Amino acid sequence: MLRKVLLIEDDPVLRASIEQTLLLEDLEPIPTNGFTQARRSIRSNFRGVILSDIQMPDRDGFEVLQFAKARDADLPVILLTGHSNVPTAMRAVRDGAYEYLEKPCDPRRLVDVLTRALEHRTVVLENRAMREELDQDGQANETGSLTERLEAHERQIIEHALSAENGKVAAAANRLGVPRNTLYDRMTKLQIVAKAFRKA
Amino acid sequence: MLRKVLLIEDDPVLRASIEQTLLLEDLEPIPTNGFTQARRSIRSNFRGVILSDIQMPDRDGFEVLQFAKARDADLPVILLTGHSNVPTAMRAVRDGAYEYLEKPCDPRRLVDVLTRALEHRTVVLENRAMREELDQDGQANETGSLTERLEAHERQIIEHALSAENGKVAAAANRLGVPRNTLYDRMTKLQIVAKAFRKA
DNA sequence: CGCGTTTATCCGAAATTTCGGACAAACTGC
DNA sequence: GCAGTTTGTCCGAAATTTCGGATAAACGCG
Repeated sequence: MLRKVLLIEDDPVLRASIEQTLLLEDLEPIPTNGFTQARRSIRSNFRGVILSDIQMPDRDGFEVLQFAKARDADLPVILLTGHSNVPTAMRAVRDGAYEYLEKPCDPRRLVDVLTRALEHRTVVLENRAMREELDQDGQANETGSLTERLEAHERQIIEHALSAENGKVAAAANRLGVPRNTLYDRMTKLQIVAKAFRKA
Repeated sequence: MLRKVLLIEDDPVLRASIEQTLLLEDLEPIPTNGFTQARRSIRSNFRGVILSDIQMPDRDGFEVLQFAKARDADLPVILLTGHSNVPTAMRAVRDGAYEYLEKPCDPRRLVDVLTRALEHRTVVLENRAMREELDQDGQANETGSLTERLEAHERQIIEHALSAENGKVAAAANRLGVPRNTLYDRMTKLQIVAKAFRKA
């Protein structure tokens, strides 16, 4: 489960307060004072969620939201506002905010929302990783001649064994249940170099 | 994206009202009048989320919540209550409710919450499906000797080609870019019978 | 039925792969 | 630094695979 919360809040006092709340709940806040400071962390593979104030000196929370959604539509952004305001809340929802909270808000409520957002972010990222893995296998599985496909698969297996054994050919051969010389023969044919699989 | 919402509400008027709200938002409500009626739909592979009233004659919303969480911890349950009540809300959160809403609630708010819950449910189920698929490949991919694994893969490829060509060996051989006789040789060695891949 | 096509097998020669043995070079650890 | 291990390469014989050709049986269809 992910734990990072990119916290964007210009008021140092409130920022420290929220940070404390999150730390107590075993989350990992990344405190920033505004859009500029937070910007570099907002990426499509950010392993966490965003918690941003709306009213801020440089850029407001909606710009954060817009920026984040452009980088990754599935990156949850939770917005905080000082005074409740119905049209503002509506705009937040319309723009894709994950949740909209009024300050001061119940810490339990805040943590609850953040937890759900983190959970969601976790499965979305897992999802992407798995999809990529599946796509790889799937694609490689349909094209080319029989021998080409088998060679590709053989290469995969051998390379996997090699990296699992830190590039030791004899150990990999043992793991794969073939004589060492045979593995060398196959590696020569497939143009695999053992050195490329050493960690150190 | 999933759209089903298992609606549990004993008051017929309110039930119909919520149903209308959901229909207007292109969701698929499944209206029920209580735990008993809803029970059979609550399964670990339910392709939707649950929206339940708390106060009800037979079993209350917390029993629904408990039952649902037992069947599937990742099945979102949204609870509705008539009169706001802090300890009740706390209990809902503690028991793993996805969200806690007070009646009467803003339809937009309701739809917003349901949409997020459905989104979450969607990725969780996708996740499971992919995990299963990966596990299958993964398991078969890690065990046995090199030659065994290659033979297994070769068998997969040949069988796939055969069924794609309705068990015609010559056509399959052509598709796989190998001479017909070679494919027969391989099939003999792998003990594959072409007849088994004819549709008719 | 009769004819063309496809399947399933067998043969055998050429090509490839397997794998034990051998050996110098590189690496390891004490 | 040096003894023991491991690597990377070469050899060569045995085993296996490839693949064209041939053929009988089975199939498909007008």
